[in-house]
Amino acid sequence: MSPRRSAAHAQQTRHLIVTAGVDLASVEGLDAITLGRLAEELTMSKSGVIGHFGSKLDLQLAVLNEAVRVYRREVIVPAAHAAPGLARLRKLVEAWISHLERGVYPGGCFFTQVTTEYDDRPGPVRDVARQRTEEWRAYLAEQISTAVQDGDFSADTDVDQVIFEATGLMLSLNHTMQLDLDPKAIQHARAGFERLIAACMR
Amino acid sequence: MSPRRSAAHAQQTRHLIVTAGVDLASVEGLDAITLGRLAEELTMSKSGVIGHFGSKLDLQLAVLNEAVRVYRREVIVPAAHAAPGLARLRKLVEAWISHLERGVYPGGCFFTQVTTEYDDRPGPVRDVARQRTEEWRAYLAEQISTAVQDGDFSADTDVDQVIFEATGLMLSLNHTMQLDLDPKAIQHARAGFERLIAACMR
DNA sequence: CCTACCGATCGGTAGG
DNA sequence: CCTACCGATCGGTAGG
Repeated sequence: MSPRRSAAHAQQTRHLIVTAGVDLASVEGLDAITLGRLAEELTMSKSGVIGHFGSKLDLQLAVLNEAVRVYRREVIVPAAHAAPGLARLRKLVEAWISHLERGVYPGGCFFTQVTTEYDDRPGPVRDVARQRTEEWRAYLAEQISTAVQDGDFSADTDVDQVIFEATGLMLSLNHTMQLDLDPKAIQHARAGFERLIAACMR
Repeated sequence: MSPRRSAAHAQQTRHLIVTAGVDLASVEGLDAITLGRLAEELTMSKSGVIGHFGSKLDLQLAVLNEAVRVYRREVIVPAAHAAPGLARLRKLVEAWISHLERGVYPGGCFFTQVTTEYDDRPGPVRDVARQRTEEWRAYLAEQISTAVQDGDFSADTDVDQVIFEATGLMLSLNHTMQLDLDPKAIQHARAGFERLIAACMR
């Protein structure tokens, strides 16, 4: 039980808490995270949970940051080997659809859940969620702009329009899957992206 | 203070509670509705609030039903005078965009908020929200099918694909407005619908 | 990491 | 519609 091992163990415990928080928040929202529920799930005390963070807000922010880390690993990284521009855009779309299909977050798209929950609640959670969303949009914009520069997309492509519609296809897929509204949702999403990309190419 | 007047007054109070609940739920979700908050806002006692409903669940369902009534008044009715088919579809889209612009619900699209909140929580709230969503989709499907029968839309129009993409445009508009991501969101939504409808016409 | 505890708030009830 | 109350749970702290 050297100090080094204790510190490592503490960090491991912290990671267990944060990971459980991501799963819980993706299903019921960041507000549904309570010290008591996490403590019970991890068979530890409430003070053992909160001790790693200081306050519930800091716990919520740690959960949000962990969700971002998962998103990078599951959506950004798998597409990173593709060349910037149209190729990477296609890979990002596929990785995004795949992360929903694979149930990376048990409650569907984590950021839809949290941004919908906090879009009208000013504070650090809203600020961070909004900032991460902007970064994702900027990353998509980069790929689209590069596709225009490469001549893959038409020179008069409206980048913001493409982002708006692509976001809609992602939101609709999550919404339709979460509510079990249409078993063909995945096909509709793919068809929508194909049409959107095809429209940019001519 | 005849019984008749008392009953009318009670109904009026009940309506005040439910209306306050719709506003609160559109912003913070149906779960954020608490007897204490509504009681304080309406300067009455908690028991005075719950007395009209019996349980919090019944209050939540009453709030959800009132939100549906508002939706009918603000989106369905304004488009009902248009002929079924393409004309009514256009009016529904305009009325939907308009209800967001006018801030009919202070927290944006009420049903996005509640379906996102409850899509993973089995129970009456999820069931009712899902059922109302299905009804809305069926109503859209009617207009699209009629447009096909009228010859306004191509015979090979995929009705479910159109609903999927139209839902995406609505979700994206709400999302983008709620997070102040792009001041041109309304234009993007209109352009998206124009493109979607144009694609069905040829 | 724990136990033991704090004040606040939750949904709901009793009795009027 | 009210006051007065119930047990449960909330976030958080003290002290170890």
